[in-house]
Amino acid sequence: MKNDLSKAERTRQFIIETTAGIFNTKGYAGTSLSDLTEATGLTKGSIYGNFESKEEVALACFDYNLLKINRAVQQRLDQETSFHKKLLVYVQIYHSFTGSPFPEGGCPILNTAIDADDTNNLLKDKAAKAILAWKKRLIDLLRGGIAAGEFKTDVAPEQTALSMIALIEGGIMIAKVTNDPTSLVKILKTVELLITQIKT
Amino acid sequence: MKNDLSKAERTRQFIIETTAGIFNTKGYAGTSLSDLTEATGLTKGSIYGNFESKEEVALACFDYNLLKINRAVQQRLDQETSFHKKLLVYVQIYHSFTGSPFPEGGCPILNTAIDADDTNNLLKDKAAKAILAWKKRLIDLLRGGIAAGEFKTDVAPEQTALSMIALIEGGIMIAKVTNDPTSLVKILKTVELLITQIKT
DNA sequence: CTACAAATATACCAATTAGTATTTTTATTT
DNA sequence: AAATAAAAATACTAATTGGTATATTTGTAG
Repeated sequence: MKNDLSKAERTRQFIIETTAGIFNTKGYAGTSLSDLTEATGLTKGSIYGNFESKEEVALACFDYNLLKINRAVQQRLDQETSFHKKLLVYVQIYHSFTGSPFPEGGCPILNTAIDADDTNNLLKDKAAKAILAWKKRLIDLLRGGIAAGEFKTDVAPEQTALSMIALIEGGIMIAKVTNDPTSLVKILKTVELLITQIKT
Repeated sequence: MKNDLSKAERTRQFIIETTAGIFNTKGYAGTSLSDLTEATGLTKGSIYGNFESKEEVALACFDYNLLKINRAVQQRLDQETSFHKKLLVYVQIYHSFTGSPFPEGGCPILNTAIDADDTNNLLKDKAAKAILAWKKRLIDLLRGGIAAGEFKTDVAPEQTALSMIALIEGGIMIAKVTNDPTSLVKILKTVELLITQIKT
């Protein structure tokens, strides 16, 4: 049963995996240590043996949630060759925000951004960096597409990238709070429109 | 010093006005009774004499926050005559989400939607109703504009309305978490584009 | 101005919070 | 298998949580 990871590293990972959805659902303030002990079956002693504080668990959980999504996106991006189709990957991935690769509670970037923006600076920073990295990836695809002659030269990459993110995240918020997934589908149609409009 | 409102009604209003920003900033779980007593200078006895529970205060605060925004929007809408310009009012109002008519913490619909969607059903319902009412107002304007010949007949009112809301709320989220108001400005340009594109 | 009611404050409650020091159990190495 | 190191459980803080019963103050009507 030898594993590469030490017992502590495995427990640490186990805690992250089993509580990532709780933080994403209930928020940082709304998640208590007893939520963590209940979900993991571990005691406070064990959790504090592997993490310095509740905050450190929350930060690790965000990283974990984000990584899962980014990996799924990257994998889908690698399958597409044209810049146009690569952009459409985002429409497809976010078509459903429940289930893999999303944790319980929906998009962790959105949840953390709202949950932490006036409360926890470390979490806020992580959410901000995730948004900026996403924006950068989109801008690179847009610039690539322009350079490749796929997209018009008068495209405003930053505005387009930001608008895509806003539509997707706003759409998730609307669909979730109104309990109506078709709202998101309609909003993603607008993202598609945006992408189609810039084609040469 | 006779006032139309009874002492209790005035105190109730005072509590709502002075704590509406706190709930909007820290969220429902993140706001404690001591936050309320500190901010108001009142004691728990006084607060619980005017409200049944912390939840009731939070619900009243949401109503208060929403009403202020809706009143400001309505006032601006009444000043415009064309459907096109009425739609643009939303772009103008949300150009800055800090300061009047917005409470501390930004847009209460967005904050409550994310904060409460897995935690507090009454708050979630209020946020959902706010979104749906907003959507309806936009759809009515779009349909009105189509009927008046201002907008093309092939416009999809629901998709357009939902996309406008998603862009605005997503834009607020991005601008706030990345601490960059220009992001919202760029995203609102896309809202303008959407509105311009449907003109006849 | 007095009496009464309404509003607010005080003093408390049990439960829960994040966190820690210590002991016990479990892995790992020799 | 024994010794040791690492991990986890136990038992405990002190502070804070939302909420309440009771006392006191304040407003108001006669």
